[in-house]
Amino acid sequence: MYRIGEFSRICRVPVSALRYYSDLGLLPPETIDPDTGYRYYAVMQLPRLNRILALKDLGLSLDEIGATLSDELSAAELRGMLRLKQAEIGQLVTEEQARLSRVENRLRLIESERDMPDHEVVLKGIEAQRVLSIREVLTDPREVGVLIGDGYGALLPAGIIPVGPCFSIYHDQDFKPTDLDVEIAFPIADQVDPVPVTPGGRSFSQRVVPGGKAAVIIHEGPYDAIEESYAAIGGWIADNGLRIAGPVQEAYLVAPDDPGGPVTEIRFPVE
Amino acid sequence: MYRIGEFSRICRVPVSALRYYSDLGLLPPETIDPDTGYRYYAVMQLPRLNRILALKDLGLSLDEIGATLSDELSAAELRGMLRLKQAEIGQLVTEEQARLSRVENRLRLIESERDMPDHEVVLKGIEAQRVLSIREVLTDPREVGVLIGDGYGALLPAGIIPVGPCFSIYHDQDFKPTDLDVEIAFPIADQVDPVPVTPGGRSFSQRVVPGGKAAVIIHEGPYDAIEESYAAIGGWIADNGLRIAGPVQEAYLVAPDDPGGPVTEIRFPVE
DNA sequence: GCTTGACTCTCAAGTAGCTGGAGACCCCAT
DNA sequence: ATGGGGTCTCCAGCTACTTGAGAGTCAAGC
Repeated sequence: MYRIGEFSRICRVPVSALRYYSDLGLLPPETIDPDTGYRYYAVMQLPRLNRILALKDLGLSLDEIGATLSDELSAAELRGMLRLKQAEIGQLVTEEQARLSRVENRLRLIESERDMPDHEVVLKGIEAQRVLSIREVLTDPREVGVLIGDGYGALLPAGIIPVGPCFSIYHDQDFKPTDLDVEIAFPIADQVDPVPVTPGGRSFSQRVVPGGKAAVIIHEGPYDAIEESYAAIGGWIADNGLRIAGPVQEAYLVAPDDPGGPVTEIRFPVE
Repeated sequence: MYRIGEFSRICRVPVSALRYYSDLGLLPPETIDPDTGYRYYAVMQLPRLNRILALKDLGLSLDEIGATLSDELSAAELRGMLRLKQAEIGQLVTEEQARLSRVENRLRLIESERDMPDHEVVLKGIEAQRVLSIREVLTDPREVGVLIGDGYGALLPAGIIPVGPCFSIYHDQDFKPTDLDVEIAFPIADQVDPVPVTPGGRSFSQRVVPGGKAAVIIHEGPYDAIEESYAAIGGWIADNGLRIAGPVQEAYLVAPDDPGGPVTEIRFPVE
């Protein structure tokens, strides 16, 4: 019978951890002196402790280990949990590898430019959004503003209030300065029936823009400088080994007639 | 100016997190209504928020991010921190990959044996230990017991009390049933001078057994069944892609004359 | 029997980055 | 005035422990 300190030296587990396991009932000491409260451990508790450590190493929580050890958990359930852990760890590994390459890219950036970039690219999860949208092929990108105005001109009088800033979706596979296939989308909360028609005579279609992961960047200022932000986000996506998984979106967070100038969020769905 | 809920929808960061950042001073709202306490955010705070998210993604803590954003941290310091993170994440990745393969091995084990192994192999960190030891080539492994008795017979009368269970180190490269080069080591707290001589006429040498990582298993019961434990630990080491990095140790946790039989810990230094 | 030093006990708080809930207050539309 | 949804503050909880305070225990030496 060993006191906790000796036992700790034998099993190389900190005293505090042994006390913690004892309190949780995971590894109760062989005896506890009822007068002094001293915990006494026997060498034969090492196999149980090692089982705890091994299961912990496999990624089980102490709760799960407790259930396993007290046979509340069948071998089949354990197997299922391990499968789950396997998937989790696999995902963790790929995520951490991606993070590692982001750190490496950032280090390269710092060393080459010795400065932080103006605006950051970040990866975000985007939920699917129900929208009312107008899709049209435009000869000039500046017509987007007209479309937006036309859209709001139909929705607001009809009592339909978008639940977020409107955004455009550029359906062309590659960038074109003319004849762009663009969709202007207004997020709405619930299905609308019937769909309105704009003052300009355009009709809305109603659909759900799918969610997923997207690389986003905030572009501040006039649209004629937007290519810089596109270059930044495009470089970031390439550097981080991601693949563009859908048409770009531009969300118009602040309108161009605002005194501070427009603010736009560029979103590239990626995977 | 947006209230916290709208801003949360725009930046896709939970309200609770925004409030947390606000409390930490990382991203104070543009204004706070002094009467109601309502937080009001401006779109132009998105770049700062995105910088926070980007740095967080690189593995910096919120404290470090705060220092970076308020320019208490130079670019050089930031670079140093990122280098550190790079190393940390790299190590994390290799560790998680190792853990993943341990989970996979365990799954294979469960599927083949449909049962838990009797005793677990675990990986532990071992500190270096100062020992007094006797090294000898034995014709029969059973002489180990004699050596141990001889060792204690010298130490205890000399007032030297080992600070842990004694253990043997098998210096032979490969297993031999005879002519084993074995060292019996008694852990001690402080340097001893002069080194004693055993009743059997053997002399101790004093040295430090190096620490490091080791795969360990508890073997319970008589020594003639110890090959099973060796097989288990050997298989585990091979399965987990580790390499044996030093001579095996056997720690005698409970002596063979104990009514419950002996308990031995087998330790393979690995890397 | 006393002292000393090492050890042990319990209980509470701290860690990181939030999340969730309770109870109160606010805003806006009817 | 009312109702429903949003917001506020504060507090607890999450994981697996670690650290520390303050008090009690053990064994050896005098």
